[in-house]
Amino acid sequence: MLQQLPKRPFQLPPPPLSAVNTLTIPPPQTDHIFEHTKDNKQLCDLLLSLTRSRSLPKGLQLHAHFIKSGLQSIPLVSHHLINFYSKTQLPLHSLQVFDESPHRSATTWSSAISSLAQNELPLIALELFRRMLGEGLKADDHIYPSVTKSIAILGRIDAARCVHGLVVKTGFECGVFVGSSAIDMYAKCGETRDARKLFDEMPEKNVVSWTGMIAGYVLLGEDEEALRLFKQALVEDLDVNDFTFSCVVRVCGNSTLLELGRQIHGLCFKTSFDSSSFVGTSLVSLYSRCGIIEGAYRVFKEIPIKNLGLWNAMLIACAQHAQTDNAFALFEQMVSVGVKPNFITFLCLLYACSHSGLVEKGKYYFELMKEYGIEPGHQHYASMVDLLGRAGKVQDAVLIIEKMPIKSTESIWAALLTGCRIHGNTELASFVADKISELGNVGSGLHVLLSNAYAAAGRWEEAARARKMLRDQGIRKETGLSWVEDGNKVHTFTSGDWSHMRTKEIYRKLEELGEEMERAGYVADTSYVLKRVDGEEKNQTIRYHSERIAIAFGLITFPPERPIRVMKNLRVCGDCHTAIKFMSKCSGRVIIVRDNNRFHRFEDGKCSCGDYW
DNA sequence: ATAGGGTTAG
Repeated sequence: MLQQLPKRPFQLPPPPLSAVNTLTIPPPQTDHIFEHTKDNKQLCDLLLSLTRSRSLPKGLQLHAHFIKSGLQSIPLVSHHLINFYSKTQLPLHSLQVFDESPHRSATTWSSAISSLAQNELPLIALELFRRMLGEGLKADDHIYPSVTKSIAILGRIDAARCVHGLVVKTGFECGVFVGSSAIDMYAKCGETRDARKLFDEMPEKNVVSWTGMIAGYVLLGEDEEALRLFKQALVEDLDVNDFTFSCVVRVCGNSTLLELGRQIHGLCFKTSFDSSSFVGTSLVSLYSRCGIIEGAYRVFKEIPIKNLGLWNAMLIACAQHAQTDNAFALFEQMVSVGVKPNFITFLCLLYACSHSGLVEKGKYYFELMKEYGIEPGHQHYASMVDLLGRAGKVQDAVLIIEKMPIKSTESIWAALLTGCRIHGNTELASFVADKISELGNVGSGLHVLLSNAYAAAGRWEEAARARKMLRDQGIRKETGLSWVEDGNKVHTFTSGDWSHMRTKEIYRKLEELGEEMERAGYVADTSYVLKRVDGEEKNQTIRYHSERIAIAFGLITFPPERPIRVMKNLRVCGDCHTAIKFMSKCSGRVIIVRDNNRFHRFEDGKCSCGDYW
């Protein structure tokens, strides 16, 4: 491990001293009831209970009393005061108590560093840590977790290795506390391999170590490793907790592994972790992402104490499934039970409006944000531009961009271009594209949109140039994939895929259904193919888009009453959308397609999105 | 005394 350390120790930027200087001192008045209590121990106990109940006003009064009576200089008292301000989220007060305390014990240092780390002031925490080492003091296994947490917040791998080296030198690396927090630190710095090495080397591990490792894998998208480790924990009959479940259910949600997710839901039920709001949040998201909105509602209703995240997850679920009115009702409900909405809540609402074309409602929520003291971020502006653009009010969208106080981002431009594309506003699209091109430094996602915008306007040279830039950056347009789950197996298809075992049957089904669809009035619309290809070729490309193959597979595999759930990584093209409506009508099946941002539930020739997507 | 928390966008 030591060899991996960087040659030079990392340098930290100075802490924001200005923040330290603006400290507010505890109020001058003490409560007279403290005067009657002579016993220091009793006062300390009182402070402890105030810490537990986070009663800030009383604590401030008690602090003032300690100052007045000169008790603050007792190490135990200052230690408790530092902890009190840590829990009441006033880390700079902690720091001040620390600075004023004349006799500092190891616990004084430790609690001060912890307070800063817990309250998101990692740089000041690390500065204090450095001061401590500078004074010749030795760090111990109580201090390291706070130090590693600070580095985890910063995500600095160089600092992580440096501190790890220090830990190794002092011989604390194998302890459960230091080890577990170092695992978390490495994962947050993007290094699961270092984390795993540490994990494997620990002689003793607990729930936090295991969960930390699993969560690390999830964080960095190494889903299979996460599931493998989780399985190992189950096989070895080790402790798992709500956080562990929340992590693995999230993995299932990310990859829409419905069957596995259901099994794990069963385990949550057995261990009664299913009533945890964190697990509930992951479960709601799982069922929603797998197209089962009813399941999401069921889980949501069963959670006794609903936190903000759970409400948000349910709101997103409603938005994704075009249950807009439910989303609005949920919002009213959450406000009425006293849950304070945050910026994500409003993103969900705007997202819901955008999916139903509710411009006025969207404007209303956009304004409402400010009443809750939330400044709209670039995501909210992107959402508004998306909403207006989709609803055909592209000019209003441009106005929003011109008037907003922040710099436009890629997502905002992308939303505008999408609006232009949907409404065939090729002129504005190519104008916007020029503007974006001038800005330079365009990300991969935008190049695709730029190229499409130019192509739609017939500006083939610019379109080609945008494509070339994509290639030069080594980025290729994401391959369109569709997948269907059958039991514990996932079948994935690309466009024109011939690799599946049952390919022949699949294409026979497509041919057969195609004829029936044409008799029912389906006409292929090839205008969605932007590449310059011949008519017949266009027709072929579009007929075998991956989602159609996946649906055909579902048709020949699943029993008639079972809805066919298809997941897709890209947007459904207009022609496929029409085609799938006919497919649902001609086959009498329910077909649910999740594209890259929402759900389409096709039934009897109609789609739940109401053709607005 | 000390370690871990989700959700959204083209």
